[in-house]
Amino acid sequence: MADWLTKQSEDYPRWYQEVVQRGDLADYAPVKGCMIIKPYGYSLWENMQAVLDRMFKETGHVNAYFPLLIPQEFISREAEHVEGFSPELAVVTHAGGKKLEEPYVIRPTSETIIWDTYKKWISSYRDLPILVNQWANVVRWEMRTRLFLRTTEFLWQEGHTAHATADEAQEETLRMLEVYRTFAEEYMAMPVLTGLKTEREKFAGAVRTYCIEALMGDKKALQAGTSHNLGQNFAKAFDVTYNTSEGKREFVWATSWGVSTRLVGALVMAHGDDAGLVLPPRLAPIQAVVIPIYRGEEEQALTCEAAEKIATELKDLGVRTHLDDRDQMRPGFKFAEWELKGVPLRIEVGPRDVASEEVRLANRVTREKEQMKVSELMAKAPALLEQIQNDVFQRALDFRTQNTHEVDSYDEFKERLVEEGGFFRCHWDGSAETEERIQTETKATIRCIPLDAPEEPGQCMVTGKPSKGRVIFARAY
RNA sequence: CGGGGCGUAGCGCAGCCCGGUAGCGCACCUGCUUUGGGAGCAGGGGGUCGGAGGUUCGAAUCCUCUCGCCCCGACCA
Repeated sequence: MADWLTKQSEDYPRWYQEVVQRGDLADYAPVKGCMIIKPYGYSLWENMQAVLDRMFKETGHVNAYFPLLIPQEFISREAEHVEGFSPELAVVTHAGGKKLEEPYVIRPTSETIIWDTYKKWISSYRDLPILVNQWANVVRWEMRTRLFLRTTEFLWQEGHTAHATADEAQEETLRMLEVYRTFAEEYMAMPVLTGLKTEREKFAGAVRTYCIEALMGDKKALQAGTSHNLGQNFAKAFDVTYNTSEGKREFVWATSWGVSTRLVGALVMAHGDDAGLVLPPRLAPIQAVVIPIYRGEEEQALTCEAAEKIATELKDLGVRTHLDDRDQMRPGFKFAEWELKGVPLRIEVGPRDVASEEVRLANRVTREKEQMKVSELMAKAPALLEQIQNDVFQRALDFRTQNTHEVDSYDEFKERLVEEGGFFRCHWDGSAETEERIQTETKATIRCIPLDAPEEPGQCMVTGKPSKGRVIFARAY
């Protein structure tokens, strides 16, 4: 295929880096671990935001905005929370030319400032539930960073809800997990496992953390979103109570849930191939690109006019269409460039096509070309994009199925983890010691305890102790 | 914080060992020819060689100090 792009099989991390940069998604910034999200990459994020925002609102949430700077003391209110986040805080110690009496931290997440606020908003059961989401940037000082997957500053949404009962909070936690699953599968065309995190992997300050977990093209796992049942941990830390209808005083129950610009990286690695990005039509900034092909000014005028007409008609059908009539580049260059950028459909319009009222249609996913009448294109285009959306999902699902292994012996696990990679469904005795041992020995972690897994008594592959069901192991990002 | 590597044109690199006043490819600009899978030729512009100090008649090159980045490991959406 393309020798101007590193092949996935040669060096997957390098392929990823090249695709992200040359595909105009993002670039490195002057500050370590930070990135510049370029217009094409940001447009992709905006499309994700638009869908998610709609889904949040359909489930009763409203948007608000809380501040970037948080009094340092807030972070230390909740024991697990402070322990989890302290190592990665950026702290503001000076401002206005003076040393601050009380330092501020740049939010790594907003639970603390939000629960400090909710204390003021909640006094009665009539004030509940509170269903707030915010779109924001956060900063976490990570040791190692990768574009989109782990950056020092990243963009995300964080939902923060307050409820009168434990059951309501649990319902909300699972409701939002389901929103994420739906979004990942129906819009990103990325199959995900839903499950519960182990104690070791859960959010610092949560009672339970649920996640959606996806498999990337290099057979490593990626946590793509999390939904936390926070119990009463933050209510107790910030003393948030309400009066029940019976006049009793109770602590409030909480959830939080988030997805970030990491999803852009997930999209790249879930679908990309050796020619570059493959974007699912529902999220692609450009769904179809029209390229006129000509020699000489006469043909240029002819084909550009036809191409523009086709582009306009497609736009009228609701297809996000771009006309690439740049005269400096030859068609071959443009083909490769739009393939690199993952545009699902390419429509070539040459003199022969204009004469016969046809186009040549190239499919980014199947990489097939088809000659058809312009009228046929118009009749088919929206359905074809949906077809591509399905094809992308099916391809990713097949890939995951092929790379999910059920293994009962630890020796086999260790061998196949290295040889094959992917998800491993194995029995585990439920102890943190065994979990840690496996991680130390194999670099694999428990990605989740799947929600839909059948009851299946068995024996832990390491200790032989009894296990209630299989959990998912993988090497992860 | 340990181990490895690198800072020379927008990007990728050579030059450094053996000091003599900076070069190659891509990109960029101009012109002509090209245009159905990353075009060709000709001409052109662009660099205080990461920074500071030192040695020397002379430093990208040698010496000292310093800053930054990348990769591999210990933390993580």
